[in-house]
Amino acid sequence: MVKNQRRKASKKDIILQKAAAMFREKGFAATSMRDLAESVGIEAASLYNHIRSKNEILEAICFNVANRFTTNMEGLEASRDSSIQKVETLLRFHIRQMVDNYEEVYVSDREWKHLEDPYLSNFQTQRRSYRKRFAAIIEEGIEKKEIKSIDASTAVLIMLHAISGIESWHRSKEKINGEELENNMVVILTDGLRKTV
Amino acid sequence: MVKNQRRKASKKDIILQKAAAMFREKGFAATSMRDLAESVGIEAASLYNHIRSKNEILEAICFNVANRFTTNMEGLEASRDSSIQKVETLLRFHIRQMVDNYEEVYVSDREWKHLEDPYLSNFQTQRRSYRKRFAAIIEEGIEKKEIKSIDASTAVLIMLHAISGIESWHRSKEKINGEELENNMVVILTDGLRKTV
DNA sequence: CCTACCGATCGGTAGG
DNA sequence: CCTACCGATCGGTAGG
Repeated sequence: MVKNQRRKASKKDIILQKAAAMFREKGFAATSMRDLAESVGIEAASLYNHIRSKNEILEAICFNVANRFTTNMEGLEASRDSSIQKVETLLRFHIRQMVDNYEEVYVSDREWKHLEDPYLSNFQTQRRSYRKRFAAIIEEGIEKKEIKSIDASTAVLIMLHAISGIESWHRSKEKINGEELENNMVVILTDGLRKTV
Repeated sequence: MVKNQRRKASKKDIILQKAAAMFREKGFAATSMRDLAESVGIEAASLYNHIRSKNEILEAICFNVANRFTTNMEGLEASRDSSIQKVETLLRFHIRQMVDNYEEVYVSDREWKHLEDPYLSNFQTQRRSYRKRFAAIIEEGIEKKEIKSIDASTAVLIMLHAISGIESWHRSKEKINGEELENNMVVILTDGLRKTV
């Protein structure tokens, strides 16, 4: 789950993983290094043998996630699918990331404002660029008459935020399974609620 | 904006308003009472002549917002509109709240986890109940064949989170106006992206 | 990886 | 509404 490479999870990986879980539950600012150390099973001072600072942990989480999405976007842009298909593929990728790795994805989504410069501005730039590329795909679809003539940035805003709401699905007791969730979300976002006869 | 009653904004109102702005920008935990005092224009100790604690401020913000939404829901449930119309009315209410009073609405949405019991559990109960009532409207629409047969809780999740994303619209430079935003969101959420011929 | 400890800052109070 | 101050806790370091 944490690393899909051959080598086993290092202590640093464990720290990042536990940190993502705690930052998600309590928020970055409200999580102390002593809280984190306890969940890892060592003393607070010992954390600093693996990481340089509390902020470095947040940087690692945010950029890991951001790079994963950027890489996926590059692959998608190279494909020959129709625009609406590209949107659906993107949607499913986001949903699956949020279902499977929700802790780090959620932290990257919600806690990035606690980054410090230059990381903060780098992250914001990367994020803005990603959204523009997403919007460009939608605009392409509008030109090709595959997609309704709506404001592309508003559509991106809706989709990205709707997906980050999957966090609350993880919290709920009576939850439908991940595959059903994915299919329902795709239907609602691409075809809407209203029943057309 | 803050109070639409006859009396002018009290110092406490000003504190709540400034607090909402700061909690939104920096988060509840990362905002210190000294930060807040400075933005109000008094010393930190003087805040305590108007409020009892930092947490009391958050409670006031969260329950103000929650009660406003609950009241609106009661009016809506009493109406004779069709289900899909009810959903649209609800959507427009949420969007307008988020466009006009985004600071407190956003804080109520994102920072409630810093509430302490018994406020925390009261808030969660009220929130859960609201979502159930929203889902019930959608389910009613499905039965009446006005709405596609989708999972109602997933639809609620999408709509509420999409709307809370309006926060990022406030941040963006080249933004379409509020009315356009509202109409675009309603179209995308009720009719979807795909162009149907 | 631990013990011991640092300066800074936190939310909040006393007393006027 | 302010000055002065409190105990607690924070992120982080020294030294072993």
